[in-house]
Amino acid sequence: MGRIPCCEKDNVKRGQWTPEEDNKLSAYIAQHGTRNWRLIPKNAGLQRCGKSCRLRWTNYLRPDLKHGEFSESEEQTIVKLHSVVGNRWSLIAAQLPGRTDNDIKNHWNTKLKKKLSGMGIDPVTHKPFSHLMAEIATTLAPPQVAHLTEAALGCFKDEMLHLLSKKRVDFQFQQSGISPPRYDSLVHPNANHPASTAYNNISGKPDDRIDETIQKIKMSVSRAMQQEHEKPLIRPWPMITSTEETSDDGFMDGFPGSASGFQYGPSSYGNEGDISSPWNQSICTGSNCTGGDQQNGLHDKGKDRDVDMDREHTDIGAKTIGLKSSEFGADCVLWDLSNDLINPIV
DNA sequence: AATTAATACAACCGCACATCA
DNA sequence: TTGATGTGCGGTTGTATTAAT
Repeated sequence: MGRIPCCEKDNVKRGQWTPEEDNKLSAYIAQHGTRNWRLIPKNAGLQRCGKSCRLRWTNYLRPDLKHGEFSESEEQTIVKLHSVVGNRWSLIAAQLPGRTDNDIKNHWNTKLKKKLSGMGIDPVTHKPFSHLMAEIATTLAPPQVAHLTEAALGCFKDEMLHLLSKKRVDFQFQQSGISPPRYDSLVHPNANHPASTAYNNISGKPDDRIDETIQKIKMSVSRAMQQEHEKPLIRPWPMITSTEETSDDGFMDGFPGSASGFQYGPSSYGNEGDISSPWNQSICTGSNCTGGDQQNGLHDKGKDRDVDMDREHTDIGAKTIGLKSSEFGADCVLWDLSNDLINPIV
């Protein structure tokens, strides 16, 4: 059985709305309001599905909508709320007057997700990629870890390739003090062969370097796992920071986003200090969020800032994302990233 | 200048829930 | 209580525009 369709699909127009259609719909709604969307297209003289009319009105024609660029404060609001409620766009939209859920969803998918990834932060969990890797390494049994790590590294490799294609990055040259090659020569080592890219070149320097870095990551993860297994299983959920300067107020000053007004740090997100369950921190939605301020929909961003500042690891010339906790017994450097790699894509 | 790839935005789809007779 | 209908919502797809080659 199932419900009857909202309209005769064959007799309705689809696709982009014309200005004439917009005018008809706006004029009709101005006069009669928005009751009974099924009747509106018929009465307004539109060959459209009622649902399509409703969407056009709510997402575009409504007079109280903003249509311009998102401001930085709006972006911050979106990211903060997303870290709390996840993909519940209507909830987020409710906090941003003049913006629709569709607007916000599109903006998130096209801009903000990439912005966060470019900062080395997982847009789903709002945690540094390093943190997720540490969780994988310390939560599961080795066979599971191996598979998950492989999968995660595959994703991370894609991210690195993406970043490499956007920016000049050179791991080896950085260390040896030789200036890195230009981006275009990196991507197109042989100018006579435009199809030749970092992804398929045979001399393959960039590709090799990526693989080498991937290998380093694998080694570090397995080292972390090994150290973890030598000790009784305690779940430390160590705080991982970007090395540079977690400042007194808890923000990671080193995160480039803070300079651009796009602040992203432990204190601005979730309960970073709540170490009881990493998944409560990671996937913090309205339904499973355990944050103290869940009732009003937001966490207390100010508390739990006094994380162990000792859990830092500094490396020369590159930003080191690592962890140092008494439970691990040693510094576990998960990986080294050049500063470029965790900078936002400009 | 032509072609291709990437991006941004609008619109659609299907499911779930709310409302009402 | 139940079924029909309306609406809200999130995910996905389509398309126009822009950038890169």
